[in-house]
Amino acid sequence: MSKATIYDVARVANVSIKTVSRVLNGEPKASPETRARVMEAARTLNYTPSLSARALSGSRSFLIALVSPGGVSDNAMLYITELQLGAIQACRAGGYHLVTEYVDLGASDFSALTETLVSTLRVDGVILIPPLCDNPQLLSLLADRGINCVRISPTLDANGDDKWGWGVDIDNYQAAFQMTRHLMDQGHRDIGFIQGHPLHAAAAQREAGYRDALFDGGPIPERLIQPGMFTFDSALPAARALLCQKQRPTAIFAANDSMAMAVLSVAYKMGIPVPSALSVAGIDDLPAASVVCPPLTTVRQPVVEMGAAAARFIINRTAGQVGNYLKQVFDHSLVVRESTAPPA
Amino acid sequence: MSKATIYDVARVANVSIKTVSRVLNGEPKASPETRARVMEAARTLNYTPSLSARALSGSRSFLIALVSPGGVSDNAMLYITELQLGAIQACRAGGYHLVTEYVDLGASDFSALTETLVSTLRVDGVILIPPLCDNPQLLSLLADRGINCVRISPTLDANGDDKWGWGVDIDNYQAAFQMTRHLMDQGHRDIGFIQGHPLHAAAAQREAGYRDALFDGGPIPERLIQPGMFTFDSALPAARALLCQKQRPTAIFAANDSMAMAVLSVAYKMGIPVPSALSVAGIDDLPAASVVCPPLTTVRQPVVEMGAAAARFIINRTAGQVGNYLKQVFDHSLVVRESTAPPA
DNA sequence: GGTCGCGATGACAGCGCTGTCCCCGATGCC
DNA sequence: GGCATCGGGGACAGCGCTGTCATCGCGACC
Repeated sequence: MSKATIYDVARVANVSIKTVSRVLNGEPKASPETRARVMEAARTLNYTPSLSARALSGSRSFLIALVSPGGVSDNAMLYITELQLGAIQACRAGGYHLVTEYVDLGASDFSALTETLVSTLRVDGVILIPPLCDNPQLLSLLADRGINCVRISPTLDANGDDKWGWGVDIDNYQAAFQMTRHLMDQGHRDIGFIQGHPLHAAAAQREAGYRDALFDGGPIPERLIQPGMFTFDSALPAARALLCQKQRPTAIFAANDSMAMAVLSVAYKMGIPVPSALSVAGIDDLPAASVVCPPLTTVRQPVVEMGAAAARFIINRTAGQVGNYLKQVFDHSLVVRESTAPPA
Repeated sequence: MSKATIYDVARVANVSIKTVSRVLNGEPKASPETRARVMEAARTLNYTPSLSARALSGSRSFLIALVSPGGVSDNAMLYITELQLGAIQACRAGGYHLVTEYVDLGASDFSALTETLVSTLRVDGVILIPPLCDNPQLLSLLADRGINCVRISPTLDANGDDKWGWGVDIDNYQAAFQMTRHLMDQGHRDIGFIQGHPLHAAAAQREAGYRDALFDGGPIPERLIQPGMFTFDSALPAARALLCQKQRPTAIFAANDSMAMAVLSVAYKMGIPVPSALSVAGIDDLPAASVVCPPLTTVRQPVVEMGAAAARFIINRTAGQVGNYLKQVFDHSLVVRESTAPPA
């Protein structure tokens, strides 16, 4: 049992190795009895097919690559872990395996990465995490080699198409809209907003949701809107700008949790109590969101499920299902914690 | 250039494929000129060897598995991301690749995992993250199959040996000792302690460091020491117990950051200002540690470097270097932030 | 001068699977 | 009855490498 091969299974089941292969791959041509015999033999022998052999002779490698951006030391990127968890689960269910690679955004050695993915690993697909999933250079290299790409929270082109692959996301517009309305329902009218990274599609969508909820298309007091980059540090000045105004907003909605935490931090330093004098909200539901003081009201994304869907897409696609190129939108949910309350 | 094989390289360099193989693997027998010719050919062809083929015919798979515990939704486990980053870097440098797997601790399907690792993937080594790295069942399954294991922050046996593989860690005793002394240097004498998970070796070592620093082996007021499990939630009651005492400690040192954040949270709810009325310290320097209010004084572990060392160990070992079985201890550093200050 | 030793290289046989092609017997249909 | 069809299953050739062993010069050594 140290290392059973397909030959062993074939011998025990008294069939040819090709038949074993067929049964194990769920190919049609095999009678139920033969199938049962083979399965039984495989089970008693504790047989597990060799990935390398399968990859070498077949057209699938049973490998999916998860490519994360390197050099991103921000807290926010930690949702990679959850994404990965979901992807691993889906891989396991499909007999696949997840290999993680990463690229330094600075040293854009994309062609080496691509070569590795295509020639060395021969992966069946790639899951791209922002901001990698919006890098046209990488995307086109991958597309040239005919690799299935799944983009997490991707930027789509003008008409909403995703010509680079398939994507998973939440409805960022709705998420922001609902959060803003939540704040308004509590009685807030003076709601500040901290923007996300200008190149990230989600940032614009979230801002649009905020604007539409609060102003319903009407004119906007721009003093309420401050720039940010999705990182904690980038939101510090924005929070200060908002909180030092003579007419201070009663609530601040940051385009993500990292920045909302920055608001919390600035308010703390300025001696502004949250939520009694200031409500704070974010989006993402980072692990840290429930742990800061006070716990952050935010929007949860089903990140694990999104990771799983990404992997499943690749698996199904490689197995023959030729899904169309589009995007799957997942449900989000408002998580109301203690950082928001009606204004005094 | 869509997919150059070793045959192409051999043809261009005008040598046999075996020679190409030798050069690319850095084997000794090849003249400098031949070597140069082959390298040149490989470069112009953009050749990358096929992992599957190498694994199938050779004895190495160039794959390292990182096995994380599933079902661990705690914040603290996020340092997996950093560990992984380091491991990936080391893998890349050595031509290896990292595949991530995970196990549910509940459904201990360790034999299936092992079978996958050994037969399907044929990995050259496995990196185990706590608490997996202390699971004797998994450890012995892996050992039976002769797999190289590297354990992160492992529990060693009585005489300090690691019979299950190699390990990387920091000096937990010293880390806790130094942190306690830091608090004492600030004038604290009444320092509470929240223990870590009783089955985790690091927990005991940290407690010992604390005890020795504070009491120097003398008798200990047990009211100062409260149980915890390394998780945020587990530390909530401990923090309350500590802070509700009539003679409240002026500082609380939690055995890790997640629990220190719980202390912060309880203090916040009780209206105890940190650090003016209470100093709080932890260990780990989680990404969130610098972002909570106030930023947490803690001990940083070189996690990325530890992950890299783990991967390197496996790579070197597979390449023939037969290092002994022991543990590599990394330097930690005190990170003093705003959660600690002299008592009022 | 013969031959041993050694560095440099090639021939060749797989590794454990999958893809392709082929065979065999049982039906179905005219 | 003759022939196309179809389900079930085997033979065989690789996939792209590495291990093993053989080969070939060419100085060294007796």
